[in-house]
Amino acid sequence: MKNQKPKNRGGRRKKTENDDTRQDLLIAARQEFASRGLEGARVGHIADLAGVNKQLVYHYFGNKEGIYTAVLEETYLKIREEERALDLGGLPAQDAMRVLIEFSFDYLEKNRDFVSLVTDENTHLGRHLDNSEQFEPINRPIIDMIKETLDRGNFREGLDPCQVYISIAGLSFFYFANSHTLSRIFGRDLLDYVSVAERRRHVVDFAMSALIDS
Amino acid sequence: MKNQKPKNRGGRRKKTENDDTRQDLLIAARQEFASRGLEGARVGHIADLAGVNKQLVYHYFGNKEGIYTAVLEETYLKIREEERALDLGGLPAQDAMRVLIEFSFDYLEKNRDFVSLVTDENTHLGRHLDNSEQFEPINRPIIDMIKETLDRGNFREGLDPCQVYISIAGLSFFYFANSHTLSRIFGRDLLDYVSVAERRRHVVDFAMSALIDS
Amino acid sequence: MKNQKPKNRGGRRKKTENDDTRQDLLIAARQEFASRGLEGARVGHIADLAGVNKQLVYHYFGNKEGIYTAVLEETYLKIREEERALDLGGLPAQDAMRVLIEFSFDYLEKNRDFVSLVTDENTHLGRHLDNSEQFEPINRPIIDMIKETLDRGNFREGLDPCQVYISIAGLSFFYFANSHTLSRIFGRDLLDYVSVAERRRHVVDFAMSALIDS
Amino acid sequence: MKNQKPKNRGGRRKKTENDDTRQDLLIAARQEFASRGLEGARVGHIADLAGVNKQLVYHYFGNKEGIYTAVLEETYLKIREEERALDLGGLPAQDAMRVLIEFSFDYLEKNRDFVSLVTDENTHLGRHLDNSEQFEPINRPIIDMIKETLDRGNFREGLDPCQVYISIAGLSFFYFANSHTLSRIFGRDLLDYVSVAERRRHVVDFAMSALIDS
DNA sequence: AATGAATGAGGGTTCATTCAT
DNA sequence: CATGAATGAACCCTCATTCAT
Repeated sequence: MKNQKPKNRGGRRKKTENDDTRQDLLIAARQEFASRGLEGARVGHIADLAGVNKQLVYHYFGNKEGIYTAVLEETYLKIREEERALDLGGLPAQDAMRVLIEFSFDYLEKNRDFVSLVTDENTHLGRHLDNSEQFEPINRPIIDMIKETLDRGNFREGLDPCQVYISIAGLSFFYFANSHTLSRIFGRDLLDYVSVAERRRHVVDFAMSALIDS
Repeated sequence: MKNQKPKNRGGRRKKTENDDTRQDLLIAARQEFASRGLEGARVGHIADLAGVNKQLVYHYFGNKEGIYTAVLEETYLKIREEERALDLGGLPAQDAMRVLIEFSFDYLEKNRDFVSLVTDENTHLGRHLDNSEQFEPINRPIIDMIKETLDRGNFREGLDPCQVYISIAGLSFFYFANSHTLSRIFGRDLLDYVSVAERRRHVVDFAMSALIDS
Repeated sequence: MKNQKPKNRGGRRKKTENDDTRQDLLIAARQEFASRGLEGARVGHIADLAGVNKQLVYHYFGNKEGIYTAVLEETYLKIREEERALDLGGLPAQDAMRVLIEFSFDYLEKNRDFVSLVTDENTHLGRHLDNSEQFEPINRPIIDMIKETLDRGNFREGLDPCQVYISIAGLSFFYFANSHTLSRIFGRDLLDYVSVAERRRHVVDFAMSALIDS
Repeated sequence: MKNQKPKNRGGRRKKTENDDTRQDLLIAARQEFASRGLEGARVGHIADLAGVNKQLVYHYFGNKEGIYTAVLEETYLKIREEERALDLGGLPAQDAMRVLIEFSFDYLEKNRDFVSLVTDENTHLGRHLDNSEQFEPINRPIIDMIKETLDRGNFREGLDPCQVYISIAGLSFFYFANSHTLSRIFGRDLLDYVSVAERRRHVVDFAMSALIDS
C-alpha cells in the first residue's frame, strides 16, 4: 500500500533528482486526475503512483488544486506544441484543413487524458484555468491557423474561424468524452478499433462537406 | 441549524405526500449532481435542498448511487419524451432535419443539467446506466427518426444515422459542456445571449451543409 | 486506544442519552483543554475521555473551537453561580469583603481548571469569548457586589470597584497560574498544603490591609 | 516562495555572522513563542521571521524545545539585569519599595513578551525551566532586595519577602496576562493608555497601603 | 554554515451510512 | 413516514525533524 521506491533511477546526477520527482508527480497526477476527476482523485494515490512520499505533493505544488492546475497547464502546453508542428501553411488549403481535422481526431484518440482533464475542468467552471495567466496566449495560434487556411482556400462564405474550431473539435471530442453513454445508446462499444476508424472517416467527411464550398 | 421545513404542503392525502417527498428529493438531487458531480455531491445537501431529513434518501433510494441512477434514468426519459413530441414525419425531410438539429441545440441550452449529468456519468464510465435495464430501448426512437428522415430526403450518400446523430449532438453538446474552457480560449463569455445565438446559427448551417447533397 | 463504551449508563430513559453525551463531552473537554490548551488538546482525546465516538464532537459542537467556546461559557457560568450564592449583603461590610477575598482564593484553589482555561483563552486574545453574547452580563453582579460592599463599609477613599476586583483576583490567580515558575524561583513547591495555606493567609491580610481605612 | 534573505549583512567576519544568525533566531523565536505559545509556534515561522533556513534552528538549538528553553532563559536573564540596575539600597526604604512596585508594573507593560512567555511556560508546568541549571540563582537577588528593604523600613509586621514579591508581581502580571478576558468583563479596553495609567496608580497605592505600617 | 528535499506521524474534519426510536 | 444520534473510514494537510549535499 505504501510506496517509497528508493528513487535515483538510472543514476542521474543528483541535481536532477528534484525535477525528476516533480515530473513523476505530474505524470502520476495526470493519470489520477484523468481517471477520477478532481474530487475523486486521491493525493495518496498520486504519491503512490509516483513512488514518492505523499507530502512531496505539498512540497512541490502546495495543495491538491495546485498540482491539478499544474497538470492542466502542462496539458494545454503539450497540445499547442503538437499543433504548431503541423505546419499547415505548406499545404494546399483544403489539404491543410483535412490534416487539421484528422489531427483533432487523432490527438484525442491517443490522448484520452486530455479529454478527461478538460471535461473535468469544465465541471469546475474553468476555475483553475482562470488562475493561470499563461493560458490565453497559448491557444491563439490554432485560431490563426484556421483563419489563414479558410482565407486562402475555396471554402463556404462567412465561416467564423472560432465556430469552425469548435465544430471540428466538437465532432471528435464529444465522441470520446461521451463514448460510454453513446455505446450504451447504440448497444455496441464505440471504442473498439473498427468503430473508431469508422467515426474518423465520418468526421472528416462531415466536416469537409460542411466547410467546402460546392 | 439545518433546514427541514415541515413538509405536508396543502394537506394532501398520505399516499401523495410520499411521492412528493420522493419527487422533491429527485429534483434536489438533479441539481446537486448536475452542479457537483457524483463525488462532489453531498447527500446532506440533497436532503437540505429537498427540505427533508437525510435519512429519507436512504429510505427511498438505498444509497447515494441509487439516487444518482434514478436521476439519470429520469433525465433520459425526459429528453426522449420531448423528442417523440417532435413529430418529424409530418415535415418535408430537410425541414425535419433542420428541426431536429435546432431541437438538439435548444434542448441542451435550456437543460444544462442534462449536459452536466451525462458528462458526469461518462466520467464514471457509464457504470450507472449499465445497471439500468430500461435504458437502451429509450433511445431507439431517435435513431429511427434520423434514419427515416435521411432515407426520404435528398441527403448525401452513405450517411450512417448513428454517426449523424453523434455529429448533430456533438456540435451542440461540446459547446455547452466545454463552455468554460472555450470561453477562456477565446477570451469572451460563450454563454452570453449573443454568443449562444451565433453558435446556434453556425451549428444549423454547418450540419445542414454537411448533410445535404449538393 | 479507541473508546466506545456502550453508553446508556444507569438505564436512564433514552431521551436523556443525548444530553448525557453532550455533557460527557463537555466534561472531558474541560479537562483536556485545561491541561493542554486549545492547540495542545486533541479532539480524539476528548472523545476517548468521554467514552464516545470522535465525530460526536462535530455533531454537537461543530468543531474544536466550538466545544472550546462551550467549555469557556460553562466555566464562567459556574463561577458566577457560586458568587451569587455568597450573599454578602447579609454580612457586615468588612466581613463581607474578607469572605469575598477568601472565596476568590478558595475557588481558584479548588478549580485549577478555571485558572488554566482563562489563561489559555487570554493567550488567544479572548477571541472565543468575544463570540459569546451572553458573556458580559454574566459578570456584572460581582462588580456590583464589590461596589456595594465598599460603599457601606469603612474602606479607604476613592477605591474603584473594578480595580479592587482585579487586585483581589490577581493576588490569588497569579499564584496558581504561575505556581510552577514561582516554585522554581523559590526552590520549593508552592502547591503543597502548607504553602497554599500560608499564601491564603497572606492574601487575606494583604488585601484587607490595602482596603481598610486606618 | 518562502523568504530567506541572503544574510551576510555588512560583510562581517565569519565568526560574528554565526552569532548574528543565532541571535536573529532567538529574537524571532521570542516573538513567535510569545504570540503563539509552544504548541502554536511554528519552527518554519521562526526561521522565516529570522530570514534564515529552517534547518538552522536545529543546527543551533537541537529542536523546538531547545530554542524555546533558550528564549526562556534569556528572558529571565534580561529582567534580572534590569532589576539589578535598580539600586534600591541608595533610597529610603519606602521610596525603594515604591520604585520596585513601579518597576514591576512598568517592566511588564513594556515587555508583554515576558508575560506571554512566562504564562506559556507555566501551562507546561515549568518543565523547560526545570532543565535549566542556571535558573534558580538568577532570581535570588530580587528576593534579597525585598527582604533588605522590608527590614530597614517602617513596614507592617511579619511580612514574608516571598509573599510580598508574589503579591507585587501578581497585581501587575494578572492585569496584563488576563487583559483580554478582563476587558470583556468590564466592557472596555484595559490596554488603552488611560486604563493602563489608572491601573498603575491603583497598583502602587494598593500595594503601598498593604505594606506600610500605619 | 547553510540549504532544499524528503519523511512519518498524526490532527482536524467530512461524509456516507446505520441504529434506534 | 420520519428523525436525531452514532459510527468508521478516509482524506487533505501540517509539522517537526532528518537526509544529503
